[in-house]
Amino acid sequence: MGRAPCCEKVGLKKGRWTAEEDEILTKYIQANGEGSWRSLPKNAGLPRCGKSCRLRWINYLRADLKRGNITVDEEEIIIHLHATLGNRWSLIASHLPGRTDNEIKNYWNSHLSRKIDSFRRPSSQSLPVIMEINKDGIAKQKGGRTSRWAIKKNKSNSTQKRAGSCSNKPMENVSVNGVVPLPSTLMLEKETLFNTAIEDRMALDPYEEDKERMIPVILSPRQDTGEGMMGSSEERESLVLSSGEERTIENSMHCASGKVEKETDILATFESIESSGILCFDDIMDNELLHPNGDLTLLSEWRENNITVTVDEKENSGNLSPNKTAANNEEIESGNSSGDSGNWNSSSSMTSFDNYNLDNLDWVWESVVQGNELWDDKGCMSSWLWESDCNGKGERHKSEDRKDFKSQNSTVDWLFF
DNA sequence: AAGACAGTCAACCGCCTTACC
DNA sequence: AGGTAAGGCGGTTGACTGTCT
Repeated sequence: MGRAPCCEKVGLKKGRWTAEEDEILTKYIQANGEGSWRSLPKNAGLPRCGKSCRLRWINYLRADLKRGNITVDEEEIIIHLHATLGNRWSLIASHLPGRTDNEIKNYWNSHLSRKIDSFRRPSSQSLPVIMEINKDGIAKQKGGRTSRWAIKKNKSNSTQKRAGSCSNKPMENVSVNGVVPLPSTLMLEKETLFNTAIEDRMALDPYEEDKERMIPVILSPRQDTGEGMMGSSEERESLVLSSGEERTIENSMHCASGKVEKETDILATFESIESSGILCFDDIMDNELLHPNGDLTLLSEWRENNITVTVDEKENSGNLSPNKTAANNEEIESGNSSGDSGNWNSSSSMTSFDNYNLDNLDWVWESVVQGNELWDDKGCMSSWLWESDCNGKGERHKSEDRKDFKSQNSTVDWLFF
């Protein structure tokens, strides 16, 4: 038993709006104002559903709509807001005056998600790419059409500059076709992002010593048991590392499911685990932080307490692991790393929550990337975001491998936030 | 030249929330 | 408090159309 339809569907016109309909709707709203969408079609003499009228007005006819292409600045904002808010398009749109949620949603799905996915996936993990290499060694796009904004751009006299944005054309070295779209839902997105991140991390690390430091990380207990974080002795089961070393979970992973899982699935490097605690992926995505003493801290509280996420470039291997800030280094060194309300930080090389005012989303983007320019001087997303196995000239330099690895992981870290 | 392919985006659909009675 | 209407939101669809073979 579903909801009653918003209006009588019989005899109503569907599909594209004509100029005449637009004019009728515009004139009616100008005369009578917005609202009463259900009665509007009847009053205005439009054979349309009220919802359709509302949508047409909001997304297309409103006078305060910003015409023209999404600018580079707007694109940055969208990327960042989406990283924080997910697919809450209306919320994102509210930070972009003149832009509609539909517009942003479409832009994301057709432009940005591909970008994000492209640099999220290492070249070695790319899905089949429907790109062909011509005789000159240049990748050719198999099909597709020029975007409408590109057409509009040519047609219009808009003075709005899209300074060098490459959002509408395939990026160099990036697969355009054959890229899996982002999942629709947040949960799926989380899952895919995480799985991909793990795959990336495993695939990217070229160093055996790093592999040897890998140990399992176990999923949050809240998923299956709903119980609190582990802490009781019976929950502290031991596990055997790849290296043969045995560790108790309490010494390694604090987001355990209460049971030791197979030494598979989720990996983190040992360095991060030897620090005072670990951020569970699930916890991060649920806006909670897991303290080593087993306490969960809501991200909101965490912000309120002015807790800082700082950069640990030295130790950074791209892990989502909390280290202490400099203020708490002494405690770490002295082994007193639990039971306090000290600061947490991510060992991401680029995540600095100092620079995020999550309440009003006042981003300081430059600080987010910290030395890694996200946009190059042409307005294109910089290659470090997606290039992992070559220097951009088709060569691979051993000395740059680790840097590439870090960059990839940094990107993954950024995506998590 | 025609058909296939693939990207874009306007519009629709259904669910959820809020307001009102 | 409960029911209904209206608005809002996010996911999905499909028409349109450029490019390629």
